[in-house]
Amino acid sequence: MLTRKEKEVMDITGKDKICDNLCSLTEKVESVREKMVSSEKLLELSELFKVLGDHTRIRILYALFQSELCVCDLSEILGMTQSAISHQLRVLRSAKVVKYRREGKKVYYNLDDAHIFSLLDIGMIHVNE
Amino acid sequence: MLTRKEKEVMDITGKDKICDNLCSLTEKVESVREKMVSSEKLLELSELFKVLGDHTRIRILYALFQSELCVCDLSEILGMTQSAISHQLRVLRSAKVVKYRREGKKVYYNLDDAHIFSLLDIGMIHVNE
DNA sequence: TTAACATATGAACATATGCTCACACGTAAA
DNA sequence: TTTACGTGTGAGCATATGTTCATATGTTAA
Repeated sequence: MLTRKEKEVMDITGKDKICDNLCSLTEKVESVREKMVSSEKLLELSELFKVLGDHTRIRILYALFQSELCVCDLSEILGMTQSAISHQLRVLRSAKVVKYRREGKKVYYNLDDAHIFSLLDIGMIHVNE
Repeated sequence: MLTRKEKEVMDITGKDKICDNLCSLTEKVESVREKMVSSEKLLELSELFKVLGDHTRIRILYALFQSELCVCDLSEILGMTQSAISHQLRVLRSAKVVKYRREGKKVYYNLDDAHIFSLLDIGMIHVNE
């Protein structure tokens, strides 16, 4: 895409391309464009990673990786207020990253499925290199 | 962790715990706390996911999944300015998610390693359910 | 060297995000 | 029903983030 200034320059010079390789390699660019997953799907994917991309939420998930826990436990383990934890659990719930069950006054949380485990594992491997 | 108000209440009432289960299940909480990965490692992990957690960057990565591309190609494929793409590529470079090579005036980008492919794959599976 | 091209980057701006505070909601025991 | 407990949530604030604009840097050809 062109900036406003670039467009003005192109209007003046009469050029119709951004950079030289677009002439010879339009096929390559077109090929990639065709094989691109829909922007909506990629938006969903980025939303998933965005949910995982927070220190507090990752710590919550790693704690839940060890054991089912209630909000109060998580508050104690992470050393954060119940409110802060609860707000983040809401984000994790909305993204279907955790599931929960009520037992009396308490609400116990778990990781939602095996994919979450895999993502955490592979991510950790990458980080540890 | 306790809010300021909760602490005041506890000072007045003489309580020393947040919620009842902390008495009987301190072992559980302690066990999870011990097995928690270091907060620094989890911070690194969250930084990685944060980098993946943006629509523009995910689209860049999916384009690079198809083929090695220069900044100009990416600009054309995503329909965004060269500047915006370049700024995001810097983020991806810093996080070691992409690598690059210069060829004349152009700089070609690639995904850094197989882990990135795996993360994108598994994430996509989760999203598609 | 000069000109043109491809890319990188700093500043500024608007928007998004995470935590705190205060309080509402839901449950169970008195 | 009233009370206490555990959890959920809206508003407000400070900080973080993504894009644009203008310009700098690096490379090649004339």
